[in-house]
Amino acid sequence: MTMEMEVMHSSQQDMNLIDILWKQDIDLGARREVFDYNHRQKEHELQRQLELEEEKRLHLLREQEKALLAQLQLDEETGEYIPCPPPSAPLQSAITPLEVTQNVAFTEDNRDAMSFDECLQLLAETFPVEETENTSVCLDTTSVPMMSPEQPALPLATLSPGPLLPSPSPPPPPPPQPPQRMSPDLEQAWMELLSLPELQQCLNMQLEDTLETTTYPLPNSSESQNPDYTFYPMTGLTEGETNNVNVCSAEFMNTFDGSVPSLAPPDNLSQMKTKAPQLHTNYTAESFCDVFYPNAIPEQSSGQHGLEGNESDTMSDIPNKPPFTAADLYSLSPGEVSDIGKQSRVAELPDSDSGISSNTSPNASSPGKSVYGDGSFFYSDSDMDEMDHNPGSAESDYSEMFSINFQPDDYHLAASVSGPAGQKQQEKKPKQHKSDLTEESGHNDAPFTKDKRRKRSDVRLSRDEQRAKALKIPFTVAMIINLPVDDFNEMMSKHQMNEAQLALVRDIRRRGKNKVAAQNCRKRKMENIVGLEGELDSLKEEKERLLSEKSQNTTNLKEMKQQLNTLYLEVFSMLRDEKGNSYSPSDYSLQQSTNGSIFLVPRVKKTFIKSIGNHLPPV
DNA sequence: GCGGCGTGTCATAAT
DNA sequence: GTATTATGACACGCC
Repeated sequence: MTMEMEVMHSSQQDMNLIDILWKQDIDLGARREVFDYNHRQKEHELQRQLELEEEKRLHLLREQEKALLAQLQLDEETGEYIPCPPPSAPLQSAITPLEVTQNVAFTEDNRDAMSFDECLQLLAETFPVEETENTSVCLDTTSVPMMSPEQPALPLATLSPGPLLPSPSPPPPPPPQPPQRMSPDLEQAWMELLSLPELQQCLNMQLEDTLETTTYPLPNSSESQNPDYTFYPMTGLTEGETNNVNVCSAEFMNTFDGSVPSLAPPDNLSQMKTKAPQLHTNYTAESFCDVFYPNAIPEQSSGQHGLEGNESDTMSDIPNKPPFTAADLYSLSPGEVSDIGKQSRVAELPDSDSGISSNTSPNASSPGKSVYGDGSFFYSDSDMDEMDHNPGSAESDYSEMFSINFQPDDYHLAASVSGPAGQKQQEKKPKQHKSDLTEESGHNDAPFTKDKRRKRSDVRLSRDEQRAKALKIPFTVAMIINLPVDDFNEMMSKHQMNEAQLALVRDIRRRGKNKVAAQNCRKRKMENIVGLEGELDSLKEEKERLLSEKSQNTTNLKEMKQQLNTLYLEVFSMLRDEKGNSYSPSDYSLQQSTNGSIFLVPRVKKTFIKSIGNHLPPV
């Protein structure tokens, strides 16, 4: 009792002090509740209660995912998990569910899904303090249809606990909003989120986990039509490992570009803008994913845990992540929203439930390219090379695919520098994203900016990088290209690589060097052009100068001739013969001999006089 | 739709 | 003979 009294006494003193402080701060906008311990305690209890409920939901979803996984069977040939098909189910049957999913995502769930504001309000009520800030951002992401298969977790558990399985439950897409609503502030918020080093690491890890293969499934194979899982083999995944974060981040990265712009309510932009730095500091990748995909981790842990060795996931895995379909991804890609037909086609060829980024969506001026590239995405490296050697066939598509699936701008920096330096550069990636996306968002009416060209170059470079990652080349592309031949050979000798890897490394080095050579060549060509233009100008100037000099010389020559003629006549007029008569200029002329002597020569007798010239009298 | 421009890539010759 | 470099030509994307 004594202690309680002391506590109460001290609490009373605290409250008095708080009152004083509050009165001092009231003009600063501080509410009285801020200093109210009881109020905060209630909030804390409410928060804990809600957290417990959330955990229960997560547990339930884990169970659902396990049940879903149980319906999958491992394809020993491809190492992929595919849904247990009905005995007579044709290949196309594997595609159909995705289409259904896509349709559902665009129709039915739109009606039942929480609106963005509702979600935001719910989260704001649920997590009144810091979580509210973070989850508000999360809601932004979860409300994005392109987000990830885990997105529907929250609304799935809270709003539509009905038929969850086996039919894939599409995400509860928020009401489609025009891309114009995307603002630079929102992009900045996303950039802040993306600046999380853990996310960058996740992005790298997803690439490092790609399966080492020399051949890819056939492009038309439905099992391999999910290019995303070609590079998400989930090798060595164990439950709870960072690959959960990996997948999460990858999908997050993919959703970032395209999905966000169209969904961010302007109302929340300011909030996101101000909260983003907090996210940056408070959230690790795991917690980040936990918040963004409440049931994502369990799903990835249990659902894809068994996908070890899969070099490409299959359509069958799509139902595992029903809310996240390629159609969803494309649905919000700027400029592609209206092209539902192509989206459907993409859904048939699941581009990637993690790979498509809006970064390339606007860049993918030709969505058909992406669709077309789906096939090439699964070509073996040799096939890729063949395509490379067949310009116009599938090369560009192939590169486009890589650009779609692998944030080339980011990875370019990551791969160009290895080690901690590379990590540092990775941390800078969001800035590049930010600038790019800011520019893109700032030019919604003109989605194509000059950065696109730079992006294309990044895409191309990224292609080799991705191929290197796909074949698990233990070097960075920058190293492969830039190392001196001796160091390069030494490096190669230190690693045992198969033929495909060696060929790829050689090709990468050749292409990289040739690219630099081409750039230098063009640079030299331009310099030559500039130099020649300068030389042309100087030659023109010299020509003008010479013409002027010629004109001046001509004038001078005329003057000299005039003077000479005058002098000639003057001298001639002074000449007299023996009789004192003057010589006529028409009959005589003055000529100078080689020894300087001047002779008077009769014009008519010129030839004759020449013969007797020496006998003529000197003048 | 067409043309210009920038870029990557390939083929080939030169080094 | 091989690797590298230089360059013309082509394809592609973007404007």
